Amino acid sequence: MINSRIEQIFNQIADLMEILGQDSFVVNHYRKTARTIHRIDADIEQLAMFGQLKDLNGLGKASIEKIFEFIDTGKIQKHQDLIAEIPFGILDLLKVRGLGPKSIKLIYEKLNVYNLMGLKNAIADGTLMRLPGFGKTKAQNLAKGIKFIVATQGQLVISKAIEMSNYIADHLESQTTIEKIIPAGQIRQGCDSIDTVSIVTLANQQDFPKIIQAFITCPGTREIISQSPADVEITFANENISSKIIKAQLHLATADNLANIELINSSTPEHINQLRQLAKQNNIDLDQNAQTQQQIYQRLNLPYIEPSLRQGGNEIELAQKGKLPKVVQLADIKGDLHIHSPASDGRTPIEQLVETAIERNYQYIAITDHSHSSTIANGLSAERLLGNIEIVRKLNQKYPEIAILAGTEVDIHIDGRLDYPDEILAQLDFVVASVHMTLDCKPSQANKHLLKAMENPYVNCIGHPTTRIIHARPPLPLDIDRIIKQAAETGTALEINSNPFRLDLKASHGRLAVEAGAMLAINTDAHSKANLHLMKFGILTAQRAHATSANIINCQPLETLKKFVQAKRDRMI
DNA sequence: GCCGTTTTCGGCCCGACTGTTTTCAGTCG
Repeated sequence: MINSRIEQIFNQIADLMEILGQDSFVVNHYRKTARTIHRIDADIEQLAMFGQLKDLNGLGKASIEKIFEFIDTGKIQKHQDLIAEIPFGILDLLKVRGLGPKSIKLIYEKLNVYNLMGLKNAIADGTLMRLPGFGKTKAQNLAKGIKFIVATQGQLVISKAIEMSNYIADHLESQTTIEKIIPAGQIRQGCDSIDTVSIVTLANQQDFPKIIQAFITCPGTREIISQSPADVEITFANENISSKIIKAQLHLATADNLANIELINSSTPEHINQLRQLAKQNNIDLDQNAQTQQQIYQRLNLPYIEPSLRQGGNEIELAQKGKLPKVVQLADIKGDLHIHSPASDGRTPIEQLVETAIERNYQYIAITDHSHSSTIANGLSAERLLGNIEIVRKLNQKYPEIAILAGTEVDIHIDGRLDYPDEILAQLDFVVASVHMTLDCKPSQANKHLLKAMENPYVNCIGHPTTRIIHARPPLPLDIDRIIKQAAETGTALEINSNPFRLDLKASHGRLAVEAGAMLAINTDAHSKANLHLMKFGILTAQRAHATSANIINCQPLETLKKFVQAKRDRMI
């Protein structure tokens, strides 16, 4: 779906026009159009094909033309023209947290600051603070923002990395004869942040030069970092997937050495080093060709270790002791406990969400719309929530094959108070509680409100506990051990949010939770039926956390889930 | 740039909250 890219371009047109001081009503219009596109549940390309774009309120002739222009050419000329009109570094400034178009216009015009380096200097020499609206605190926050961006340069979230990988794979397939293309590396390991896209191909040796040629001439290739007869590394970018430049590797295998090449390129170097040491101790040649990866582990007297576990930690030691966890699989998931409907900011009608869940063989789902403090997400008042509970109860009669649970994603206020009174929460089947506001707070405060929320007998799960957005927003400064302890003691699940931009809890925190005996929930936080399929990313994170299905509340049958909810109420009321 | 007409151009602006600054930019989903 190209929806999100078009939405992004319209927003960027608005930002750039604002920086250039153009008509604010037109600027506003582009933002409004971006929001309209955001709310579309269908593939915008399909709508365009069937002439249905004009039916959307707010999309006029000029916007529709631009959408068609993008479908035809992959870009929008007005957007290109605006980018050409300003220094390129301005686009980086737009990514700095706490810095918007108005401020950028000001620092560009008054200080001639047009990139991250310029801003950094203006902060350091104090000139920034002489501008109206810029104090010491703001300067410090901006400095932090710059640091964060620099630290995450050249890194993609896994879904974007997969798009890059698929793009390159499609190109290779169209240009050459390849038997098999296998995404490897950090994607295969399920990392949440990826700096190198790694592809393994199976082909005949005589086709290698042609495949390498196709790889290094793939549209988007920037530079060749290294090249040998069977391995190439390049830098690569594709503006329509991400504005970032990343590394991409190609590893060519024949049928003889495929398993070995796959293994080496789907593990951390630390894991491979540990395997090499073990091989050396036992006088085994790790690089001797094998039929399968299983066979390589077998030679070392080890059970098969999945790529998601090959992190270079203690997985080999666990494997030797026969204590390798039987990590959770997608098929173990019995339901999704964090889903938004159009009652708040979801895009897919409840019935279609239910039908998609049935297609996924789920036994239950929870409809968890925002509470009223999330005004921008059209959060539900207590009255509207009660109405929605009724709707959900009735829907259960229509769909006897699945249990539709009435829930909420209730906001946690800065003092730990929840957005609904207990009498309302008591009527729900499942309650997710999440922080959405006051994200820049002190460590003591961040901990306190989560700890207090977990004390509430009706709160069953903490949604996206650290609130991080990968590469865009740092996590809350939590004492994660204390949070996990509280979760275990109160019978509250901690969410692994499957959205690839969140993956929150992250794997290392998830592993701490598993070790402490806290329950996890792998949810999608879906805002559309398509989002229900993000579950696979949460699964990868849970695998990296060494979680088994026993650690995951939504891998349990409905009766166990109900007992989990009831047990907390019995204990704490 | 779109809407809704006074059918040729005027009016439009997600909204509550925060933090920094002293009136408004940035943030949240």
